[in-house]
Amino acid sequence: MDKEIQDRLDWAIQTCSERGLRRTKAMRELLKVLITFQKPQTLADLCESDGLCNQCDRATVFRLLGRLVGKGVIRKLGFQERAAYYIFSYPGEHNDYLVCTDCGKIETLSIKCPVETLEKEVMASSGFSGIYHELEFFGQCPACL
Amino acid sequence: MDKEIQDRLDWAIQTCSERGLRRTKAMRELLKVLITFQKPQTLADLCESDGLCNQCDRATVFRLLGRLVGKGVIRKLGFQERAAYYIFSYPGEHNDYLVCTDCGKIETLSIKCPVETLEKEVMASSGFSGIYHELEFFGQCPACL
DNA sequence: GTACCTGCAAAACCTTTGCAGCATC
DNA sequence: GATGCTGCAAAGGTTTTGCAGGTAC
Repeated sequence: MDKEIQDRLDWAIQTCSERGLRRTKAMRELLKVLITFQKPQTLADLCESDGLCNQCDRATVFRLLGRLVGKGVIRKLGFQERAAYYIFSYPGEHNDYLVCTDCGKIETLSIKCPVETLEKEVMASSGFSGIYHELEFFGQCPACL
Repeated sequence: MDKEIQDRLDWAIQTCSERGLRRTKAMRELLKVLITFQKPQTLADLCESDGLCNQCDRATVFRLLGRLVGKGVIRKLGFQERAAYYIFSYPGEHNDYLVCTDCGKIETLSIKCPVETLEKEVMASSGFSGIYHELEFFGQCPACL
């Protein structure tokens, strides 16, 4: 195994252990898969990966993911609710959002978004077309502290 | 009704009509709700709002949302798959992503993210704590053009 | 030995589709 | 009048939970 991956795996397992989780087979396998694929993965992706395929139950992986998020070793991307979010889109208008990771409340930010120039660079270098971006800030709102 | 909201509603309905959609009651009500709440809304939020409550079937709103997204009048936020995405989180490391809106493929970007300073400002002005951010670029990948 | 974790199974949710009837153009 | 929309109902997927047994500490 790649040395960097091994180092990260060691760190992750050590951290989880220190924070009260048990060193189980499922934990080692799941972390290894997550560290190896440096891309966002769905529960289904993870369960069907070579590392976990037929090794761990989906419910186990699901609960383990929740625990790992709680210990700060992995991160769950996007809005908290598993529902799709829609917003009115007026030409030339762009908004960024501030979302509470506890209660899910969403605020619209009125800031000057510094990503516009970056957007052009990404479009040029990636070959993607029709590019737009989304920027969200997450944290605990005052009411949830 | 607020003049700005009325203007936007007129623009949206006009645009939808020009692009081939029919002016239905559901369309007017849904757009009005979306324009009034300037925040991301879930299908459930929309169906339960005062404007739509018991007025339109959930399936109707769902299909209408899809049509409006197709006409560019509203936007669906986040990853395309309705599943949760997880990623390994190494201290001090941050990644941004480039996502294809057609096939859903996700690439990890290695760019200098210009949002760090903004993050501090948002933290200071909002009262939120433990703030982090996510930045995603969306577009059509070369294979989907 | 105790407390936590895992598997299997089932429930809970949200999204998505089929179909017949109705409204818009 | 033709085509697109709507409602009702049911299907598809993903996420969540209950419980009994197994495992890490």
